[in-house]
Amino acid sequence: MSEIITEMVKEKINEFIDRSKDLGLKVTPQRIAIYKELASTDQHPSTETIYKKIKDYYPNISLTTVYRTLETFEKLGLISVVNVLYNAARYDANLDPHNHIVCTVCKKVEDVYDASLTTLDISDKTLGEYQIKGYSILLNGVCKDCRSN
Amino acid sequence: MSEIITEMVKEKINEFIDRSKDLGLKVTPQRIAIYKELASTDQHPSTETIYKKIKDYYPNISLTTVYRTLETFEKLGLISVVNVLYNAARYDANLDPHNHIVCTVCKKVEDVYDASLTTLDISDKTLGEYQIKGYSILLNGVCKDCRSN
DNA sequence: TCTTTAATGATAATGATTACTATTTCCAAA
DNA sequence: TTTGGAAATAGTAATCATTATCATTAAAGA
Repeated sequence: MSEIITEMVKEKINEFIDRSKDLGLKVTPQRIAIYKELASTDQHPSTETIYKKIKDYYPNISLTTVYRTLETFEKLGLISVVNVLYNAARYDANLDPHNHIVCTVCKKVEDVYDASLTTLDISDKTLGEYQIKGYSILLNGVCKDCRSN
Repeated sequence: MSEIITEMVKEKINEFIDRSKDLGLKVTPQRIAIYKELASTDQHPSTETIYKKIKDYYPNISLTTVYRTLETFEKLGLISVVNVLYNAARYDANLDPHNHIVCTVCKKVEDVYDASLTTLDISDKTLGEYQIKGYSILLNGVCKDCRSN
């Protein structure tokens, strides 16, 4: 189950350490482990998944720490969240072609009608081995209300 | 708090009833209420939000019913989920410009590198009153593994 | 080494969702 | 119309993801 730490990952970890120092973040073994696990995979893991991997060689790390740390990293731009709207399912009865814009602060979602964004053609190469059903574009920014507060 | 039910919404509800019958779904007052609430808003509400609205005039509706019903509607294509990956936060240490493809069955997420999708330019009109930070495209389909099972 | 401040671990609390089951209701067929 | 049975609902318990709290520990600069 142990992974090969490639040169590329080592390099990313070093960059991470440098950036942490610049940002005034303390460099702890937990943080290094968490970053390392995330930098070593392209699986876009959940918090739980990262926690379980680290547990193998760092058995007394706390799940809370992993949650807290990933959130910290994300806020500082050291990593990113794949799914900004992970909190609760959000539904839409509007089946017309359209996209969405989400406010990263209040999580409000608004419709975006822009024909140039609903008619992209996706190359077969891009799809790989997937049988495509569609795509959705999620713009993100800060809404007027959240900027004025 | 009561909403004006526009002609358009009435029409959508009628279509919904017809499609339900076609699909062999029983048409219950709960289902009509749930569909109506969703068709009456562009706020992309959560299950809880829909539940609370209906409670005002249908006090003994069950939250469970709202959860179950939205899921049913979604599976049959009567409505859609804005955020397919609503289950748990998923992280990425890869900050290079790229997009993602998600398998709608197993929720696996893979990277998509396609320059034509990372260099879209979004018109100011599209952004409305948002201060844009970026966008992400989520392709969706069924992966090879899930197709063969 | 010392100090102080941020980070961690353990646990409890909360929030979202799903599982379970007895009861009810839709609706097709008599 | 009534009725039988499958499907849907309500209510509750259980589970899963996440956040809050707080006492203890450890990083890193003086």
